[in-house]
Amino acid sequence: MEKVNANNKKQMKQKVTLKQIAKELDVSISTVSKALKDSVEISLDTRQKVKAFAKLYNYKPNNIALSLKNRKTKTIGVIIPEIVHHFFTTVIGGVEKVANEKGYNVIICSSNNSFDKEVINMEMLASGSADGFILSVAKETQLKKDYHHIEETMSQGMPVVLFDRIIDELVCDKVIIDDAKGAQSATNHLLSIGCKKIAILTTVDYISVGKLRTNGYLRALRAYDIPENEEYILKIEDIDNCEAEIESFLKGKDIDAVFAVNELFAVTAIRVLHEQGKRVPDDVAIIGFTDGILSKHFIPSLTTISQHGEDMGIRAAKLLIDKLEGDESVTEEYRTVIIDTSLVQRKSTKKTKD
Amino acid sequence: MEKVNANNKKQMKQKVTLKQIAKELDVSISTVSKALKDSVEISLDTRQKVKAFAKLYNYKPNNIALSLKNRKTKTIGVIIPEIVHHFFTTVIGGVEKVANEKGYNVIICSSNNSFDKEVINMEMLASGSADGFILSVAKETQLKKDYHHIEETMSQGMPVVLFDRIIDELVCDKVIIDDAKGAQSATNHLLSIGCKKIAILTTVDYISVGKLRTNGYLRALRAYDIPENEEYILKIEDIDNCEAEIESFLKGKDIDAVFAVNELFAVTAIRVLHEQGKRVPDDVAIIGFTDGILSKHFIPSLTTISQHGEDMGIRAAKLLIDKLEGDESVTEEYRTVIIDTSLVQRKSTKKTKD
DNA sequence: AAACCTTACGAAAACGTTTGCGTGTGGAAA
DNA sequence: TTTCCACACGCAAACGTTTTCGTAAGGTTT
Repeated sequence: MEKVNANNKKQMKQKVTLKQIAKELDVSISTVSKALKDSVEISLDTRQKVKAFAKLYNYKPNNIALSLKNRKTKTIGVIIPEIVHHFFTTVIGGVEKVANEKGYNVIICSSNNSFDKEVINMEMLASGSADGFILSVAKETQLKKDYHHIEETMSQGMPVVLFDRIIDELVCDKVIIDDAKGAQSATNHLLSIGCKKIAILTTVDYISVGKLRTNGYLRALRAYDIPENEEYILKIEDIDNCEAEIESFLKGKDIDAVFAVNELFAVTAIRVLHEQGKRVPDDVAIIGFTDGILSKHFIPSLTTISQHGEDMGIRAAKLLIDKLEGDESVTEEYRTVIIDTSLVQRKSTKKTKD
Repeated sequence: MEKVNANNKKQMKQKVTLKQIAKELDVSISTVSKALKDSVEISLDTRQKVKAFAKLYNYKPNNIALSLKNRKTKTIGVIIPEIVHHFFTTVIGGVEKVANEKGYNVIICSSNNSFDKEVINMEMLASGSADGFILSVAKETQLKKDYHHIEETMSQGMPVVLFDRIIDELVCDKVIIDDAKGAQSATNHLLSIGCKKIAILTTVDYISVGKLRTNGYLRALRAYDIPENEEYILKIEDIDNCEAEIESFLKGKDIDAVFAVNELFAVTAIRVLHEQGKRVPDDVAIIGFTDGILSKHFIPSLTTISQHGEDMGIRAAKLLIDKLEGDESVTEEYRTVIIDTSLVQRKSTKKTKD
């Protein structure tokens, strides 16, 4: 459905440049530039005239020209696997916060989990649009193990900060959570409230965070002398269609708790359990990972491991800006910041009172 | 927690420019430029040499220089009120899709619902970083009714496309849904399954979409000859703390349905109703607005009005790019695209069989 | 009157491109 | 031998800044 409006000829007030001001005031471009910067080289009289004129015509220096001249853009490129994703957007929120404070602009691109798009975005931003990168790599990139675009960018002197889905082999700043430790404490929580038969819903192994969380789960079990049981482990292949996998996995299985490595698996498990006539948390306790919208608002609300996405973004941005503005000493060392996770207790793991 | 890695001196392979290639090959800059473009002016021999060299050194033209020269950036600026928001990110997804197809870059900024930040972001992007804007205005801007930054941008010849939270007074392209109509069909659906005492959970009036949806609700009631009842209308002030408001509103109220103007209100209503001992959908039917994560995964899953965010983004991007690349005729007319909403039936309004 | 110093400004280069036009070289035609 | 024309390339301007350096005008010292 469309409506079309006729248009009254708008009078364009094209952007005014130094050159135009100079011509108008019959002085040179350099005089205008200096006057606007309050240089003592220029007489007070001229300064005032120029500034008044500039204000009147709403002069704003052209960023592109400045970028070209200064050889820096004051822009941070952020590339994430998915834009429609609560965790990543909270990270972006953190990045923006710091960036804006420090006078940086933020360009966000989504790789859509595609290796090719990640490369394209990176090259595009690297060729003049951004001074440095904050990046969480695409699934495909993790699978393919091809990091030439990232290495190339770094070798051109542009700092890169990896977060969440990082790449161990790459020598650069990183911001992560201790996924294994978070998973371990999630599992510990289930053990501590008396659960013994704990299933895990995780991802296939090439997703680094999935694998790490699985490891944490196993570690917790070992510490409790509970033998690893393949039957309690489901590695979900197709996230978009996880319900079917979870359903057949859970069918008739004798468990008293589920640890899900993300929100979606957690709530899907609850739904499936409901349909199978089990109650959460009374029959089966559920714990998730990532403290997003679903966890907060679901019924029952989800006990979960918070990754503190905003903090991650803040730390990542700080690391990057330090690199961008720092001297040699800062430029030459690489940090890995590990953000502490925390257990957020809600109703999906209500303590059983027996 | 931090780890510091010592760093083996990286050998920087600084970005190579036309000038460097020219010097290396002992030809002029223009020859290099033309050779790379396969100009017939240049001998085949030279062309091949230049291209080989450029490839070897991974030459990529500098975007900034190109932008300066061409006076366009091939970049779309998107400004949204919140980045951590499912609907807005789906819109961005749509924008990116079209933009990438057409060779445009996308810069996303969040105004955080602040008027000042909206102005700053806009001015920053307008001074050279973007060719045009896709914008959903901040709450504060709607309250303040100060649109000078948008008008100014437009008068400088940069096209602006408004979406979702638009401003009627502004003459520019717009992409919206018919909020009132969507709300009306939501209400109609409730009426059609036999509900008679329908409450609405909406926002305060200065939020344009909230007001429009309230109007739609009222229109639907009128069509059924149901008198407007103030007692059934709750205008929520503090979204972050809506639970308390909803709780006291719903307490002891005799209703058989709730229409919530967003997901959060809807699921909060369900939670409150649960606590008050009522069942959804058996005692009270619920319908929401915006088809997001919560609606899809909640138990019961939510019947809702889908706004088709991705489509909105696609249309907005197309409108903008048409303006950017179009000739006069296209530049001089403004369209308002109305995206059709649709009713997504799920379990929160299961048909009562009586 | 010559030498000097301020003051106030302009010229030009630089950032990395693209492109219209000018030009030197060589060979072919006259 | 002269004239002409392709051919292959370089020059320079332009985009909008910033900044270094040069310099004219005018006044102040000797």
